[in-house]
Amino acid sequence: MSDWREFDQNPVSHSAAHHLTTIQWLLDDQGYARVSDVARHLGITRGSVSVTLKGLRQRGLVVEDDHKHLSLSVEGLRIARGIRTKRILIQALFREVLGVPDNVAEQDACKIEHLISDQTAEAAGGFLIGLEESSSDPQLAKVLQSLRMPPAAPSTNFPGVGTQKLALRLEKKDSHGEDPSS
Amino acid sequence: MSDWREFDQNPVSHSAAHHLTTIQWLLDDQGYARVSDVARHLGITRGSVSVTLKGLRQRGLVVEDDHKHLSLSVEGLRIARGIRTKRILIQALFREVLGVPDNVAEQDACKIEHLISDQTAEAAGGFLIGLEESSSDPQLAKVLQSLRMPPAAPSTNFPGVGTQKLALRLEKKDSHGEDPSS
DNA sequence: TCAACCTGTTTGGGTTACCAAACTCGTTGG
DNA sequence: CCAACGAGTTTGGTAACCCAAACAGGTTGA
Repeated sequence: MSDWREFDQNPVSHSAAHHLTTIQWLLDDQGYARVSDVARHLGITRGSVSVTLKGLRQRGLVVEDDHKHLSLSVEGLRIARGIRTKRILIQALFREVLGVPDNVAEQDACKIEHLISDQTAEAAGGFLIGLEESSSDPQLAKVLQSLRMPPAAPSTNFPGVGTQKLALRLEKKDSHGEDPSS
Repeated sequence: MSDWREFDQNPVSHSAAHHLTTIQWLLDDQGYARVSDVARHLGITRGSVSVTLKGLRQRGLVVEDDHKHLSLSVEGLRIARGIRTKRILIQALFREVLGVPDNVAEQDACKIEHLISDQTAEAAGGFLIGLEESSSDPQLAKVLQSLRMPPAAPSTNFPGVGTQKLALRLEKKDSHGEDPSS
């Protein structure tokens, strides 16, 4: 089993992920990105952004031109695009497949975007592509619809009875007394 | 859009989540749980566990009996079970539905177990239950199989061409110039 | 011109969560 | 009997984060 502390040994932290994706978003949106813009966008102080970006500059992920305008290095852009793509895929997976309301899917995706492995994200992408390709199949649509969360059940307590039973079944199947410390 | 810092404003932190689930696991496994057991299990020092558990005791999540044996309060147990259930459900979702290898699914599930909303976890549970119930349907099985990640493609770069294209499509559909700061 | 304003940086503080190391305490084997 | 050991705690250090506040520079409008 894997070390549970892999949690915070990711390429970039949650904070760094948002700094990077924000810079890119600002560039796309308004053509430039400065410390103040990033701070406003993230809802934190300029001082915090200044310090964080100093680190990201030293790590070669963020570049600052002679006019204090920020942009991403090739590596920074690669990371930002990866995280952004993961967020979009996870959000779509939760929304399209599980039937979770979009705003909830978005919140969840935002929290986990930088933690999901490439492999799982790619698998989610593949699944969604397949879904899209066979969206014309009424049989599939019907089946999937029946699996999705009923839109009128957002407030049920977690875990519901059926869900809890399923989890217990899965746990037994899966665990032969091993260590869940992962 | 939601505040991106909801990240660390969860009922319990990643660390606390693991302390709680570890205590319960030790109780189930060996009938008791002490600070040293938790420390060994998590791979951190006794001092760290001692300090963390002091906080969890003050928050009323962990109880210590007169023999320094740890257990969870009702609330602590509720939280621990919730997190454990979420991990199992997410792991199963990634494994059964997306076709991700079990160890990868486990790692990912471990990282995000304490971040996923109740609603999404419940939806995952509902989806898996539906899947289980219709597992006898050969048509469904075939369709799902076709959507799953090919087992022989674990090492492709992320994001793959198709995945990236999908993400771009999703992004456009979804965003009408809004703010991805979630 | 120069005060007001915006920008970016630095500094001191607070939180969480880890470590190493020193310390206490109870049990236990020679 | 007591040295040695394991268990638990405390303490000082580190590293990310965040904040507020003070500062330094550049623009700009009156």
